Amino acid sequence: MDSRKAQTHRRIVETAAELFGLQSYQAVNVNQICDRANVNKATLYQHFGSKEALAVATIEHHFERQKADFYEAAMAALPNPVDRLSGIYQRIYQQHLARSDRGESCIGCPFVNILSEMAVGSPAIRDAVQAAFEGLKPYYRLIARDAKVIGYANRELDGDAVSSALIAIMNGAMISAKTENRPEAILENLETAKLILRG
Amino acid sequence: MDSRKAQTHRRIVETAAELFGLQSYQAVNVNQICDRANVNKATLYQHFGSKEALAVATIEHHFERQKADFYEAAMAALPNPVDRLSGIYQRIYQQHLARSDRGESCIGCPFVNILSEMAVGSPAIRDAVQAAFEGLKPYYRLIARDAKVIGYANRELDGDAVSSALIAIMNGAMISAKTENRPEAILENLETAKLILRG
Amino acid sequence: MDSRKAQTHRRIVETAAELFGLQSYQAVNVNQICDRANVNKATLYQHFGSKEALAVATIEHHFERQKADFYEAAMAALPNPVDRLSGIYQRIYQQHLARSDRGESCIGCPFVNILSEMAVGSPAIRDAVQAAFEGLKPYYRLIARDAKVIGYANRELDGDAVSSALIAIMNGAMISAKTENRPEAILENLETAKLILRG
Amino acid sequence: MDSRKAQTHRRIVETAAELFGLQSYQAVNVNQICDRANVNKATLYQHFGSKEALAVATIEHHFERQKADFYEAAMAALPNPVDRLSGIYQRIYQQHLARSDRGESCIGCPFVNILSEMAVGSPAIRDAVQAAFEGLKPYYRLIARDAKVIGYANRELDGDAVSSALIAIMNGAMISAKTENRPEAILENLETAKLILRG
DNA sequence: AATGAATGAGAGTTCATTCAT
DNA sequence: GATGAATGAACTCTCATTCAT
Repeated sequence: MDSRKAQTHRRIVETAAELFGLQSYQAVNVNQICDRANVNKATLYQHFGSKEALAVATIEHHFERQKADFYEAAMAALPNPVDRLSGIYQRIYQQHLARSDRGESCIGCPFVNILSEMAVGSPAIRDAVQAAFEGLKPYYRLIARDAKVIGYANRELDGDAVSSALIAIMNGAMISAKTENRPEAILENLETAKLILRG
Repeated sequence: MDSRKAQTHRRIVETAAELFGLQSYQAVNVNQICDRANVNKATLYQHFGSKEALAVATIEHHFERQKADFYEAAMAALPNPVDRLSGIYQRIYQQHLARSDRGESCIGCPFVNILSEMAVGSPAIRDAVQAAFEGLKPYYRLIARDAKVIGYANRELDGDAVSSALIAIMNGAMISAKTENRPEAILENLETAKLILRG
Repeated sequence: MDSRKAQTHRRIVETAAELFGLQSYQAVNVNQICDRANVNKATLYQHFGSKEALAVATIEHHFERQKADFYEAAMAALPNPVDRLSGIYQRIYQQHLARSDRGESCIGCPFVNILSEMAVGSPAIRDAVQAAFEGLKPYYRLIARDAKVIGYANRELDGDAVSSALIAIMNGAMISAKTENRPEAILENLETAKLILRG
Repeated sequence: MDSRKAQTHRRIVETAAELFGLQSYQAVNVNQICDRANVNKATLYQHFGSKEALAVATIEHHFERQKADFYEAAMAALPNPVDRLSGIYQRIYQQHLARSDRGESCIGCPFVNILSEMAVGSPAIRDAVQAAFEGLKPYYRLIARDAKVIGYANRELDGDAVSSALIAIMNGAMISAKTENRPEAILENLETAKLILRG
């Protein structure tokens, strides 16, 4: 059961995550977050200390959400590794599609967005994004292992290399979708992901 | 022969391109650009009208530079399409390595950086990045065609799909390099690019 | 009892009203107002949102002051309508005279000043001035009614027409005073005001 | 016959006069004037030395135009002094009406506008306006003299006082028209002018 | 604990004016 | 002599952050 303090904390993080996604870290100001989250500015600063720290919290929040909504969900739905890979792409695509249907433009990957913007200026943010990607790799590593087991992969795969490559192509896919403002671009890169998996 | 005006113009664009790369669009202010380029702020605004317009000019500048230094250079150096693909990756890697040796951290792709930061807020910037990617695709399309000719590709390739996929993996590679602050990550994704080429 | 916020608010409005009067709306910058009022610029903008909004507030401030110091005071001092009209002119003249004695030049009517400068560019300012003039007309209307009652006016007067005419001649008087840098010009136009009242 | 230089001079003054009227002295910038008048900025500065000097020239220009188009025209049209007074008001009203029909808002009197805005900051501008008003008074003085001659005025009029009063009510009329964005307000104050004339 | 009010520093942009060719 | 290019100073407004209650 959430305490009132924890609720406020969550509300701030969720609001910030949403706003950073809709625009960008630097384009969103602390007032907007406070207004939308219905918290006083000083309260926000008591919870997070700085805007940068809040950004780190949003990265962790996105990580937890992506893990649950995309990765765990896809793993739980089907046993076949290729289906699982496909399931991850489908779920991310569906989320982008829903936003697109609401008239919003394609915002891409929250990790890539804040990394591109802030990595050089803020090591803390870079580290948080790196940790998030590391935290997603185990799913790809599992998929790679199973791809060999069922004979989809032609040869023994290097788990590190494959999971890194799959993270890369997923990020590339999100960039394409954002560039062209076209969620379908995500799905189109599933083919490359499968090539990687086949080895 | 460059007129004085053209020289000033170039100096502003090059300085802005460099600074936006070292930090980010929003983190760099117009004063910094003026100081470094040795131009008066009003002069900058007579040349570009707005910071956003200057950003668009830097995107076009990066495009011209990348085309010449990476793509045209790689195409001119060797005839084999796989070597050419490899040449592109090598050249981009070398540039990142040089910066790394100078103690700078890995800044990734200028197109991806500004796109991630500004695509939603500035359609003009998004369009400029999209145009840049489109302008690079012909090189990949040519490589794909030749890959079939020499028998590297297993089957007839869809030029559009392949070039899009190769742009995606290049962007993903740059993201990885930036995330891990490790230029080598670029080269590691050349393997995926080759998989795409093989089909 | 004024809260601290209300005090700050008042200090800003009074300072701005004074400075706008001494120079003009556009000639005074927000920094000058802040310096003189001893307020931070961000504080000013939290209170008023824009320089234009502050200008509107100064117009309302002048209205309240004029109502109290000139119109209510003149009405309270004497019952005879002609004396009251005269009292209004006298009070306004005295104020200008005091400034003149302090070596300041004749600044005219704050409503006319900002209207002349900003009416076309800022409907909000024009509306505020119009409202101020409307708010002063009831005094003239009352004077006109009583002028008939005591037999000063030759005939039944149209309250709207007379009050409008009295506003016009007062404004004309202020223009003359400012043009010639001579407060006496205000008093000289009292004669015309009386003609209007006589009908 | 106008030399090319004199033509340029005229074009600049007329353009500036128009733009200052449409907005205000400070709201119009030198670039706008140059663009609209099709002259180079340095050329403008060779002709006038400063924006303020140009403003003085526009005041003189307005004076010449008003004298010819309103005052001389009204005097030439009819011999009766009351008709002449009426003719002046009618002509000014018609000009405002024409602008109103073109969808422009009521800009008031150019002398009053720039005086209200700049009198305190620029003695040169104040002097130019004062001179303009002085230059118009002879017409009113003539009308006042004739009003006595034909028996319209009840008594011998003080030419100075009457002409000053007529200038004042004309200015007051223009202020009303601008405040209410209603050209008719000009005509409504003709009644007061007649009262002044009757004495 | 919570908040309304305040703040120093700095953002992008524009100005009237002058230089250099 | 005419003009395209440049400039220093100043503009309104906003930021992340902290104080005082």
